[in-house]
Amino acid sequence: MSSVSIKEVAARAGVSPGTVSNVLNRPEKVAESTRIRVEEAVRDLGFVRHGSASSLRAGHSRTVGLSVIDIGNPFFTDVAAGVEEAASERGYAVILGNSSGDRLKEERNLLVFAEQRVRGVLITPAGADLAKVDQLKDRGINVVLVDHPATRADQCSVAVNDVTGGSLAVSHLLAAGADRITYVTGPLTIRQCADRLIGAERALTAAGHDPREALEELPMSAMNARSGQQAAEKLIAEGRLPDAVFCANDLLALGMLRGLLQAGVRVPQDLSLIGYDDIDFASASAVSLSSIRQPTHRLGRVATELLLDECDNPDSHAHQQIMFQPELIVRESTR
Amino acid sequence: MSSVSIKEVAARAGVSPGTVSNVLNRPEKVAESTRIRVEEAVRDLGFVRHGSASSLRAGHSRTVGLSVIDIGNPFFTDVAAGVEEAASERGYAVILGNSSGDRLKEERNLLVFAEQRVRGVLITPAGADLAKVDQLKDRGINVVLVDHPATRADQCSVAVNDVTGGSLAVSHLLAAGADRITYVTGPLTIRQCADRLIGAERALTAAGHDPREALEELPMSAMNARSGQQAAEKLIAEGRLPDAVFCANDLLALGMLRGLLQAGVRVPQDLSLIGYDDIDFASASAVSLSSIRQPTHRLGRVATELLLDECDNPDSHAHQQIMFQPELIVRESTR
DNA sequence: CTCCGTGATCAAAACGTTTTAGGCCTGAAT
DNA sequence: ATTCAGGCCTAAAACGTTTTGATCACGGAG
Repeated sequence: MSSVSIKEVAARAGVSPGTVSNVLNRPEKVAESTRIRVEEAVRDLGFVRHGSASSLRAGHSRTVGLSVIDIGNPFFTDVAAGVEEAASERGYAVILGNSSGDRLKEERNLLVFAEQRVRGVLITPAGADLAKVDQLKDRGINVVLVDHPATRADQCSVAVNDVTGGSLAVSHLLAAGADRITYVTGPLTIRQCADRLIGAERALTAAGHDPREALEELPMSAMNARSGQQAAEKLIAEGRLPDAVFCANDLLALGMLRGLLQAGVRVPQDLSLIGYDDIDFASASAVSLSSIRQPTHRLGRVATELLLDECDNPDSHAHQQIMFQPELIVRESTR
Repeated sequence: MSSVSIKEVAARAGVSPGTVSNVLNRPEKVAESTRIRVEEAVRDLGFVRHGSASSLRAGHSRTVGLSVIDIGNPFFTDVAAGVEEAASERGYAVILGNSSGDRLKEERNLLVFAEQRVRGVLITPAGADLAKVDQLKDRGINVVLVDHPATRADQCSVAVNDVTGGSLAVSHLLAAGADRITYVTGPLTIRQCADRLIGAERALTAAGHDPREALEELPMSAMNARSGQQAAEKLIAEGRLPDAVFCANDLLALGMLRGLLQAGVRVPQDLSLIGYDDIDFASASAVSLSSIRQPTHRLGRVATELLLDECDNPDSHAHQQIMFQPELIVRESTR
């Protein structure tokens, strides 16, 4: 209740409200003696700036919106942690929206962001359709795409090369002696899944294999551990185990691993297994999981820095489409 | 840039700004014909309410602050997902703060929340000292404690009974035939760790054992998989393996499991193992992990509902200290 | 025919800050 | 002496809503 306003601070320090505002926002503009007096008043009264009033008048807030597809997935959690860290360092607050892969929910998130007049939006789009995102852009709200390459030149994006990642994984499996590989994936409408497939095919071709023969796709509807185990059961039931399995993410791979071990299939002796994302649990599973590591935390951090640079230096800002490279992590499951 | 204000909407609909505001906030107060006219204008102009202006005048915003200890821990992620879900259903935005267990960072989060004039705060306190929280309360910002019992009667809290959880785990281990049990935990200054220990001791006493003999504590500095593995290595190196191990969370347990299996210790034949939290990965590990399940998602959801009820119905609201009960989940690691 | 109640709308004030244009000094340059 | 510049500060307007009290038109009751 006891909301102390800038006026009361001004009164106690014997200056005008404008001067208090100056102390708060450009302290160098005000004489040292009065600055100290004002700062004391602020402390004594326990004044905290009213963000709404501030952003109403100033025309922009100190918040950014973050919309992710699934906050329960460690990949996105790490991204979110990076965002929160970078934003908080600069005094920005993060408004979190979880779309659960639902376009409608994503749209609602963007509306909330618009109402809050966020300074900018970070988004991992839930689909390939970026119309809503363009709309934000036209409204003057800066947007940085996360884990999705930008479609327009006047926009920043931060992503990891999934084609390279797919190649790394499959090249490694080939080097380990595999001939027949199964790619366990989510829906191929998901860009990441599709790109990793392309990379896989390229690696096969480069090694002199025919992808149509050497690679089998096994798409599951979800990308969690349960689906991975179901995929394992299916492979085993049909009696056509490949030499190696490449899973589109680590959750699938962990489920696959469990399904295989339960059926008595030894990893890696009978079958090599590699995942994607290198989540923490990949190294903690009984047979530690080879995987493709992505700089997740960094993804969130760099995206945030790009966004805030765009907001603070609209003139000097150069739009960038950053593409990180993934990294192969070899562990027991492919040895 | 194209910021459409309520005035322009009013002009186009041929009414006063006040009427537009009424259409937005209490549509029942305005005649149907004009309401429709205004709604059309809103749609045509693409008007979105300016949240800052709104909350400046109305005195409260439509945001809640959420400060968690470690957004990377699946436990907190689930809680956050529950919060986001419940808040978003009611049109509230969630401002996320990650304290990383750091008191200073937590304090900074609370300051940001105060600046944003959030409607209320949900917090899993990073320590036992709730002074800063009380301070918020005195400022008129409602607070609900998450996973921490309230210390004052005029405050809501939502937690899970950790004493019961500790008892459940240890009773189960005893029933499985264990005599000597090791409790692998984080720092015992963490309330959750300490409470689970109390529960463990109670279960032992109730079964006629002397806790000082039957139970050994092994506190680690961190509560992640790495620490769990280190704990396993320590037990093995010292050559004093117990009959059963109770880990204070699943991350520790997964690391422990890996360390044991690598050393050739069979689970559960040689040693029973139980974790805490029942994170998704507990069931996906090679030897699926028995655990104590907590209603995490629900924790976040109920906390949010409590908070928003307190905000919207300050008079009729009854403060509640809700204590959920945990649940024993038996899997392979204790069979 | 007047009075009053009711429902719908409006005009204007208020919320707490930032920003703009200017005012008042002091001291230096003319 | 006068002017000028620069440093410091102030008064007041503005941001886009919500809310309050007032106004107005319309019927129905007296």
